[in-house]
Amino acid sequence: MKRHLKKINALIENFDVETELALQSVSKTKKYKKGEFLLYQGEICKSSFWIEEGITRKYYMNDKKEVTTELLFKHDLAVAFSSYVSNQPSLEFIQAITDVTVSCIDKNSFRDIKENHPQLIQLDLLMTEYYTMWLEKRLFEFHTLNAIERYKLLLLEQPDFIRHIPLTYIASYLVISLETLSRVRTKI
Amino acid sequence: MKRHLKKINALIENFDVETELALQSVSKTKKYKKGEFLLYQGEICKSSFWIEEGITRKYYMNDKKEVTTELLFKHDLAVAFSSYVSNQPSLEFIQAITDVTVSCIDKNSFRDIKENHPQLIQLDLLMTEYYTMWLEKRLFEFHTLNAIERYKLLLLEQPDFIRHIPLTYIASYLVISLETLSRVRTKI
DNA sequence: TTTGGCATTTGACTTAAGTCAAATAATTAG
DNA sequence: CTAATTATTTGACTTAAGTCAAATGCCAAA
Repeated sequence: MKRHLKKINALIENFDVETELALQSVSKTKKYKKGEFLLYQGEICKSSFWIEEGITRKYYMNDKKEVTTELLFKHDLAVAFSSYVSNQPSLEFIQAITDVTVSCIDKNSFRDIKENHPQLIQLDLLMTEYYTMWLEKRLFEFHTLNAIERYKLLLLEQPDFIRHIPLTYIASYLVISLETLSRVRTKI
Repeated sequence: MKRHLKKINALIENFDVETELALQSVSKTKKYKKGEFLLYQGEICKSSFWIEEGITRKYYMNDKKEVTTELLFKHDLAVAFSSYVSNQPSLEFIQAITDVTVSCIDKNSFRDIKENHPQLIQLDLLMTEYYTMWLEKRLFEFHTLNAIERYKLLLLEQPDFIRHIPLTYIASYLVISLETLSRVRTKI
């Protein structure tokens, strides 16, 4: 997966000037305060958000409880994928958990400029592939690791998460209760 | 997601003759007996399998237990996605659970013919998007539904699964023990 | 520096689902 | 058709993680 990320970065760095400009022409910088929403549940996701600064999360409500599906940092792309692709209302919220600056890329405009910029078609496919592999990995981990192991793996692979994100969100990302997370942390 | 499947079918039905021929030129029909493997864990997945007839499953081993990740029927595409995309050894087996006929599409050849057949680029993206949405849905269901609810949903959405697939595989697809599945079934 | 509001931890108890073992039922091969 | 396998069910017990409630710690604003 690291290899795949490198491919994506290489592609972006080698963008033609016109591709770069086209992309800028459909992006606009937006800022959100901590706690504000980039996308609400029920809304159709009509743009993707390239994080320039800060942290966001995707989550949905189950009963009264939140499940955090993704935590996104600088240079990650925040999208409610299924909603974006299928034009259906999103099950997920996208929320700023710190003050955030994003490049907001309009979906339809992006589709249009892809026509004349094959590198963007490439980018689209590579990013979708990356997200898909990440989903496969996440699903795999839920089915092979228990609470302690999932937390340990997170510590190992995403040490910045624990440094910058409140435990409530960490717990809901690992899909364990806050109390269990607290107990897990004493056992590491 | 149904809408997306229709898009895929529409695209395939409207393939240019040359695209159709190019695709055939990189495909070859293969047959597998019940129980045989289309792909072994540890192998790199270098082709995708379009199911023409029969049923296959993808699964991996966890401790001594199998987790079935996908059940594939006629006109589904069987691929070990992460392995296929990243050229890494597959964690998953792909196995025929009935006698099976597939169109085996060589990955590198497919990549090559995409160059001259934009419809195949389209197809590639659409199918990846579909699989990604399916993964999101599956992950969502594991985190919001308990064993009974997951089984009921399967009955509703995939009644053919229960008709054609041994309960061992159904259980391992729902990621519950065979005993729990048996108990769930008395409670429907 | 105090207070009110979060964030985190700890304790006691519950529960969904797993495990292990044994009993039936259903297929398949001879 | 009958034996032998294989698939499914049932029972008794265990366990990981959840729930609810209370205690403690930690800031941040007045």
